[in-house]
Amino acid sequence: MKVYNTLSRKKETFVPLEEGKVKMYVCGPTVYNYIHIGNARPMIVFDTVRRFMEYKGYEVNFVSNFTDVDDKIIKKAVEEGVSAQEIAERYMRECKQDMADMNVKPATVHPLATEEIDGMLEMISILIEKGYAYPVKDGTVYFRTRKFGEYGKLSHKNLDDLQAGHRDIKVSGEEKEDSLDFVLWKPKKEGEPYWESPWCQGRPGWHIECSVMARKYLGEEIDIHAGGEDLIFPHHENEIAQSEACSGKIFARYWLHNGFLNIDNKKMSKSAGNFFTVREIGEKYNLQVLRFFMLSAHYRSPLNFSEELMEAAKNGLERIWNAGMNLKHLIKNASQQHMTEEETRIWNDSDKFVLKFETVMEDDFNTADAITAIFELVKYINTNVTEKSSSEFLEKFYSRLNQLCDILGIILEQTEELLDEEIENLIKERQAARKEKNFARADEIRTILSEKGIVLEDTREGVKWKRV
RNA sequence: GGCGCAGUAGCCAAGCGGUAAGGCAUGGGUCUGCAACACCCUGAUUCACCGGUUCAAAUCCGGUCUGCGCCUCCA
Repeated sequence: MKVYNTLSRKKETFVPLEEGKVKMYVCGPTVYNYIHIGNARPMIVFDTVRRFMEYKGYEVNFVSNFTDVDDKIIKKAVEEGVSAQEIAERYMRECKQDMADMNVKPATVHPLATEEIDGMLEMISILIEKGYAYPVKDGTVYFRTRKFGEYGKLSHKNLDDLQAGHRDIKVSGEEKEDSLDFVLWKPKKEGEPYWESPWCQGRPGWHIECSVMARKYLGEEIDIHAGGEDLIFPHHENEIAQSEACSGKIFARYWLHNGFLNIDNKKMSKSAGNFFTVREIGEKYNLQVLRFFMLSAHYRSPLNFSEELMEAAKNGLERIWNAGMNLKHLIKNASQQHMTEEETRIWNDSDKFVLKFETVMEDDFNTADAITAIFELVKYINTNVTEKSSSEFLEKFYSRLNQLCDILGIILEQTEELLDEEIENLIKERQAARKEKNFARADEIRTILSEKGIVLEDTREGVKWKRV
């Protein structure tokens, strides 16, 4: 398996630290509002990476945090006149709901920054002992960036260039030894949540959280660390500095970063205000469509979001769903049980689609090509399956399609919602009307059902219906 | 200014040295009472532009243009 590593800027063969196991950390959101669809991209993309690795037989320990203490959370709490904790808990709950709706699996562990303060205090103390950090008069603790010789290895930045860039920026906290030093611990302001520490009552800086949580739940050395590309600098660079200064070991072997989701070809962000929340999109579309849309491009490419693109994604997804529904329908009515020789030949021939799927996914998770393999399987199924097919043949194809979709987190299995008795009766009445060639009434009923979100399809094998 | 990424049919998007996948949309057909679904046919002599390397380039090298990102909280 090959993965593109931001550290080397090359695709590398993936070799886990421990055979058969993957230790993976993905930076999670700061919970001060509903997540937007930009936040959703790493969730969907790295959930897919995880699913594929599990499919390949790896045991994946997947850790993703929630940052539940932060300036923005506090600001929101002040605005609403409630506690920061209440804000964080609320949006964490909503975020988990959105993740479930996008079929993103819960992480093995979802640590919260506020529950890991002890570990942060410990790591900061070690860094101070080792000379990598220092407290100043007001109790702020800074990381001594220049002391960590490899600083810049992830973002490929030159310290002196960074320094030059900083000159124009008026930095507060002037007690820093060097403008590149970043905060590990900062003093509380009036009314803010705080924790006791040897330096002052205060709270942790953002970067230390992830270093501590990754170490606690995965160990000092992990396989994969992932997140949005904007986290490369300074967040991930700082994590590396903290973790490696502390442990003396390589923190993460592979660094994966997803490209941005844009709107009108511009970066979407909460601070810029040009964003859609996952919740908003969910009101208009099944979030499976969002997931499918995001996987239709390579994860490292920028992806532009628009209504037309969502419509196209919806149409494409429906093609896959239709193939699944058709198989289900045929299975119900199949008369033959076992595969014929010809069917066996056709079945064996379809191995090539699975092979293609695996091959492209093993090459840095090319989900766009993986979707192509699924489309090819769909066409193959549609052209080789008939009402005469055996149930064994149909079921094998169904489970094969289902398996590939599942790796991408696409749900093929439609939940069989029971029709209201009223609707069932309408379908029966329409069938009777059609028999009598009373098409006006038949169409009228179809319209009524359509308004209730039920779409009918008349096939040779009977009436199929689906909710839209 | 420093560091990067990208420019492939109407749209989306793979391919990254061996002669342009796939999807959406469009048009024509088969099926159907009509629809819908599905299937068949319909698409780039060409991959932003200009040079170069090579038997061979969308793919490598150099340059130009255009768009975008990071360098500051941000997925």
